[in-house]
Amino acid sequence: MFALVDCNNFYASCERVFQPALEGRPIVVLSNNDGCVVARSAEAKALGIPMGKPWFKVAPAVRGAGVVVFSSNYALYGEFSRRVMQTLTQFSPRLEVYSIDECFLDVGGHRGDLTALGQAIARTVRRWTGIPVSVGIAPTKTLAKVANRLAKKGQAGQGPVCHWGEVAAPREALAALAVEDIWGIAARWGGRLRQAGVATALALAEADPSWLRRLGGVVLERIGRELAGCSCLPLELVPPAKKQIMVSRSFGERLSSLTDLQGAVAAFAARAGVKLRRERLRAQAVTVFVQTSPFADAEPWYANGVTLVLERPTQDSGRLVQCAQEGLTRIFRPGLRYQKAGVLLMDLTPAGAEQGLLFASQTPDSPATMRLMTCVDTLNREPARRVVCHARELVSTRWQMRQQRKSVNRPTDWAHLPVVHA
DNA sequence: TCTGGGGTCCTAGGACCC
DNA sequence: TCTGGGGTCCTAGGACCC
Repeated sequence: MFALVDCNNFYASCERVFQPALEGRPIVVLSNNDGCVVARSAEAKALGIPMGKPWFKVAPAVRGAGVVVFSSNYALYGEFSRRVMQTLTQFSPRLEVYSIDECFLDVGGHRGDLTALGQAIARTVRRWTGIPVSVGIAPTKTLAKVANRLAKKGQAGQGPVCHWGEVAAPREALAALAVEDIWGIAARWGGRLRQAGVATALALAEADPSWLRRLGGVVLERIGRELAGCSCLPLELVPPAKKQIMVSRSFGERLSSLTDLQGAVAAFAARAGVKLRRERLRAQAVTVFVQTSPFADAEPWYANGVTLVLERPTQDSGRLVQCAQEGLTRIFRPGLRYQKAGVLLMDLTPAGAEQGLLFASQTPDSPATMRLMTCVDTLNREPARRVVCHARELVSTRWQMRQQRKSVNRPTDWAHLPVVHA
């Protein structure tokens, strides 16, 4: 049995924990650069604010409704995510952290009422972290997703918990679920399935698995079987090693000069290096890409990227910054207003293993370099603190994002720790 | 004025191996 | 009449997730 624990309106709920006055008020959280709506409180959903739409297009329609707007604060959400997942380990040692706000638990070993267990989970997470969650319990991951959806809608009648085994009319529940609302099926596949006469989760659950495989490959067949109660997607207890690491950002303002882009790309490469070392990996290929705005109809559209392959894999931010700069000079075209750039690390290998080379011209990362990286990472460890950086990162910081409504980090920043008066 | 970031998996097809 | 069988590696493209 799987339990899917999903935080309700996660980013909005995080913002509310230290500002209880926001309880009951509509909250939206915007994407990086204060662009699109990426999270909404229940009150904001009730106002009809859509997900994923640019805020500047949405805002006029809800002016005067008292909507509280936040820039996204990933240091804060990451900390709350860590606390929620830590709390969940109380209830099962076998868990898969599926995303920043979702976790699958193996509750197969639980003796006793699973609905009561779900309620204990929701109660404890709320009390220990301040975050409200919903719990769906079922014999497959896909059905746990369905059950979680019912729990969120309060259709199970058990508060924020739905145990699939106790749903009074499971066939009717599946028949009421549109095919594109199933986990793993989005607009494209939804359209194709509808054309083939499959419009609901019930129809998919009852379809012939071999027919599903011919139509949509092994992925679709698994979804069908999972909906029918046959578990095909196991719990991933050990997170698999990353295959690529990306750092990319839209700029706070359009940039035209090579110098401004150099500053941005250096900062992205250095940030990617930090992530690389945290994962104990090395990279052998570095891609850098730039693009102009896809929305500026009056301007020429330009998007380009280039990949540089190293002779030996590296963990050295200096090498990564250097590579990214070299790539940038190859794809930079003057006279354009760039909107976004990014650095992608690929061909990742574990830091401990070294493939020898017979005719090597480059040297591997030296012990001195690695000590330097460790030292720099330690100095910069505090979130959003940058004590030491590459000079290239300082040639320009004009790329930095708009974040006009970012909250402070009460749980992780000494300067903003809440004070309790007795 | 303004439009996110970071990932994964699967398949088909080409090239190549013995 | 009948034209092998079994495999790997790589890449591009499509689709999906939160």
